[in-house]
Amino acid sequence: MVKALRDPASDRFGYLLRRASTVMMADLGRALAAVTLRPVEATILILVGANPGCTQAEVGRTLGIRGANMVPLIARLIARGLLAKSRADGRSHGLTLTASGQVSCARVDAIMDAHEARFAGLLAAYDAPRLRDALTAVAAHSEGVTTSDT
Amino acid sequence: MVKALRDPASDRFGYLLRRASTVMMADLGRALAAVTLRPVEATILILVGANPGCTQAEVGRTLGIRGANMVPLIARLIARGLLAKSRADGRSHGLTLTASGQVSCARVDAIMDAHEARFAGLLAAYDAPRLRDALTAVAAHSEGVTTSDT
DNA sequence: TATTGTTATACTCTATAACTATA
DNA sequence: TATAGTTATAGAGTATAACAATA
Repeated sequence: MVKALRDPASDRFGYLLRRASTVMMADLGRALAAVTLRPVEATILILVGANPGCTQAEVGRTLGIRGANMVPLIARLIARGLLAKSRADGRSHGLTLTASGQVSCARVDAIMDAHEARFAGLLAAYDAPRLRDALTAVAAHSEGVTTSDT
Repeated sequence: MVKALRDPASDRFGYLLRRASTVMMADLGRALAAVTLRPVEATILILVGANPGCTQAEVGRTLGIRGANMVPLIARLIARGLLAKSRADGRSHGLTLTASGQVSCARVDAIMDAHEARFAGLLAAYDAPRLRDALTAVAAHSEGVTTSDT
């Protein structure tokens, strides 16, 4: 028999955000297993696809990933033949999707559409557009609240 | 000069959830540094405070933390004198807050209130109760979507 | 046979520090 | 001096496998 505890944290907005995020990321992770990509890798493909020639530093800034952590991420996508680097600047490289990368990118896009659709039903009852606005506001609040970063 | 990339992921609900969650968890983490506790540890204190005598397996199930990962978590809180174990079952132990743990728990509660208040302004414009309901629905959706767990 | 608690382990994610080359 | 890319490394968080004691 499983006893259910009283959970005061379930009233907390931050806690709910984290739990909801975990559930959706887990679902996306399972869906992306079909193309052997993790959520971060899939997001990078989408981003490079939408911004051909962008640098890996730009990708990192957009997704909130440090330069040091971008290195193995990009290296792996290049090793798998999905991404290509071309000298841009002497110190920076322009990133583009390979032909194979474009195929993967299209598949990722379809997988993400299906993923979002699985949750759309839940959100329809709660004014999805306003929900999106609220989350965007919270996500954008980082600068205002952050004290450690420079 | 910083170039801004077009970010198709910013339209995705799951992506927004993850970013918003990261922002709030970072803020909570900074706030909890005042009591030298991480968000997980603080949540465990709150949970044990609300459910005196509960077992560590029950805490783990409630918070979605595996038994193997609960061990060092609980051990650390006991080592710091915030939590106490008392034999309950022969194989399970009842968890309770120590006097010191109760003090920390009260401080954690105040810190979390202030943390939520910092974001309340953003959420007030978006019907906070409905937002809470929507996130609860998504978080509770885990069973319906999950295929790997048993 | 199932559950609690535990040990050991491994992988991912994220973070800092320090370095090279270039602007 | 600042930025791009890199290397090495360390700390969380989370996952599995396997085990002992108990129900």
